Amino acid sequence: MPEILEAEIYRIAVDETVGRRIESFQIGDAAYVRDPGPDALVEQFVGSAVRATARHGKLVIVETTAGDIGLRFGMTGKVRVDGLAPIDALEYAPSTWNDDWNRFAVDFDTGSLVINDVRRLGSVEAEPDRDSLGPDAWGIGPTELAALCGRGRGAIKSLLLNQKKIAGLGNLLVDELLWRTSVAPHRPAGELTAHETRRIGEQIVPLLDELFAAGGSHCGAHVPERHVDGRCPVDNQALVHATVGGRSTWWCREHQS
DNA sequence: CCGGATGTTCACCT
DNA sequence: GAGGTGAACATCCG
Repeated sequence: MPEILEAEIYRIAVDETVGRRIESFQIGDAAYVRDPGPDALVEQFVGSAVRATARHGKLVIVETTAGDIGLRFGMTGKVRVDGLAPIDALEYAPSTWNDDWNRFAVDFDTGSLVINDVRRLGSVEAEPDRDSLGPDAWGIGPTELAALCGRGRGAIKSLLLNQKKIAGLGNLLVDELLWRTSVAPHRPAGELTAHETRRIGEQIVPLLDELFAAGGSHCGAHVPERHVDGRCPVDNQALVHATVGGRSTWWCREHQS
């Protein structure tokens, strides 16, 4: 479940490689290098140097002297830089690191970067298009959110998860956000009151700041209750479970409406 | 042993 | 175009 917070933790780890030169790639899974393919990637980037790192939503970008390399981690992607993993345990992924799942690696003049991904839902892409993503969630406020909601008839949860609208929020963060702001996930985005929209918009950045400091997307208050017989930490009512926006969703019928 | 659950992205349908 | 559905992925659990 790397969501925006885990992507940022990964980016900080990858930032250690700034200034290094790319000597070779170890491509354990050719399909993982989605866009140009392995050969073109080698052609473009071997010999280049890392200039900086960036992040847009869940996309981590390695900016080199030969262009950008985009890293996406799907839900079970982990990273190691120089053999060290910034996050050992990932929700919904095995806690062990099995080298069979090393999909992609970069060998630098000193050190290495390895992506390990059991389910292969992540990918590597040259020159990823940041413009196809919405604005980064870590800068969204009430004004931006209100504009996005518009008269949309889709569920507010779907909108918040839509990376083309807002980049970075994943299933756990969205459930936590709606739980905190007392809005039921299936409510049509365009039918929220101005007050509700503002409440959600105002809470996105504080939520991200808080959970980043706490350690990640799984550190929300209601996340541990996402199971049968789970109870709302606020009023102790049984949480409701259903599919909303195609995703497993847990909410409190008592205080989210 | 099999079906379901798990989160993200993308292709495809209405 | 907006919105919804399901496939792909691999593993674990009941």
